Amino acid sequence: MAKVDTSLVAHLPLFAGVKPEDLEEILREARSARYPKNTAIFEQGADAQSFFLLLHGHVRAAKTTPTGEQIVVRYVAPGETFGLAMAIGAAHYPATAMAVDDSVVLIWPNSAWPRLVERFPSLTANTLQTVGARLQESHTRILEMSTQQVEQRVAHVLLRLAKQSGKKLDHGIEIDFPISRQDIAQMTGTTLHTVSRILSGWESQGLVESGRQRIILREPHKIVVLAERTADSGPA
Amino acid sequence: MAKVDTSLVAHLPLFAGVKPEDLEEILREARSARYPKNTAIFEQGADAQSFFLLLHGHVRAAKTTPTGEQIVVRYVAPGETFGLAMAIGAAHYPATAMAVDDSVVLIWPNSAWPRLVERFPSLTANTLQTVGARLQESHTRILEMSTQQVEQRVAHVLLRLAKQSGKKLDHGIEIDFPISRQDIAQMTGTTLHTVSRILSGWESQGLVESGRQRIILREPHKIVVLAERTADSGPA
DNA sequence: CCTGCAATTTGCGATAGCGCAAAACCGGCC
DNA sequence: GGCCGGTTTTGCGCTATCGCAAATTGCAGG
Repeated sequence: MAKVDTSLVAHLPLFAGVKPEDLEEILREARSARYPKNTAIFEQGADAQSFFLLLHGHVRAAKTTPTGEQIVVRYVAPGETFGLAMAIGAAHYPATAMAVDDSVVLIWPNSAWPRLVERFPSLTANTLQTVGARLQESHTRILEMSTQQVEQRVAHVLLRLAKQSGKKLDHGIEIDFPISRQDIAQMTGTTLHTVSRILSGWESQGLVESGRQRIILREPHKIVVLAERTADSGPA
Repeated sequence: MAKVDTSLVAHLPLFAGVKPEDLEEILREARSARYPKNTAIFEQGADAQSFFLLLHGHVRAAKTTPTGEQIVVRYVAPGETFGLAMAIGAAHYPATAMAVDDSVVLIWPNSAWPRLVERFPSLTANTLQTVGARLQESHTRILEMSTQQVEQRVAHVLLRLAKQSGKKLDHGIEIDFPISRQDIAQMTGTTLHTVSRILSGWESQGLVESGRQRIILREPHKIVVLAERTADSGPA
């Protein structure tokens, strides 16, 4: 197993308040693994046996209904944890995690969690903070779905993705992993058709440039305006 | 200040793993307060100075947009905590908490939290579990908003409220606190008009009986069927 | 008992967005 | 270099749901 340099992860929120020498002990309990693009890391409903920290790449967490519809819960960026079923007291993974790019993750067996939190209580506290932050994001998303129209929601999602995983270009910001119209639809509660129409419209106005699983925000500022525009406050 | 009997709260999830003699110490740091119906406990955006445990009554947590629209984040039932901004690392309350019935709460100053969690690590762990559970509920709600029509969503919400705070009647289940059509609309992402139409329809079929801020599920089982019905699987 | 207000009901257009279908497109793989 | 499959685009009718307006109801307080 490849050894992970503590300096690469020491600054992560998860390890805030953990002494460097202790960090090594924590990492010793983990193994690392590589998941090629488009492979599943775990499936919704499966026994939760491990929890994960993403080192490189991008992971999509998605939830499926009994009838097969999906929503994207979130995209995991490097440095973030996922699959924390154990910590929050769930026996099964509530979503499916899929690498959308070649990805490298650290994997701890759930059995290590009780021992780790006993020795390093700040792990629980840090996890509580990140789960709390995710809860707030969820509430924001619900608020948006309840009060905004599709175009605004798409604008918000793209801006959020750009902030989280945007690559700065000479002129604009590119979302740094493959993402389809369908994915965006599943993040905004609409259909890929509607997303496609919206992006086409924006493209013809020069706001974005996009192609197959690829989106560049060319005029982020104008998209912010769109995102904040109220339903009725449109142009003359 | 009234003294709170430890036996009343010892069984709550928050205190799982806390020894009865320690519980007394925890409770000593809290004060209790009574909020009459329709009074605010804290306001969205205010400095988070305390966290709360509901003893009696019911509390509505709601989030407001800059433009004034609201959504109901959740209804707090007795025994549940709320206003945990501090624990999840927020400086301000992300929502407004309002007593919808005469309510009694325990209040801890945020300043007590660090000391308490240090002495009783299971408090953090327990809180992480409940926050995690709420996160999952949020995701379920997002999934429903994305994939179901309004009628199904209303059905799900009523069933959830009935399970959480339902009073069993001879024939049916009554939701045990005042709740308006508007409130239900704000939980399902629709308008009070649409909720009213749906409930009227159900009432004429004998599924529910309802009035001013009052709802009784007369045929819970049939409502379950409605909740699970797919958009296209309607009657002939 | 009466009055006033908030909650609820209901009717009636208007429409955002869906759903279906078909075509065009793009990239990777052989 | 050409083929194949997944992705994207776009047209078109449809409808669930909204938004507005007006009538109605029921509770609470005086």
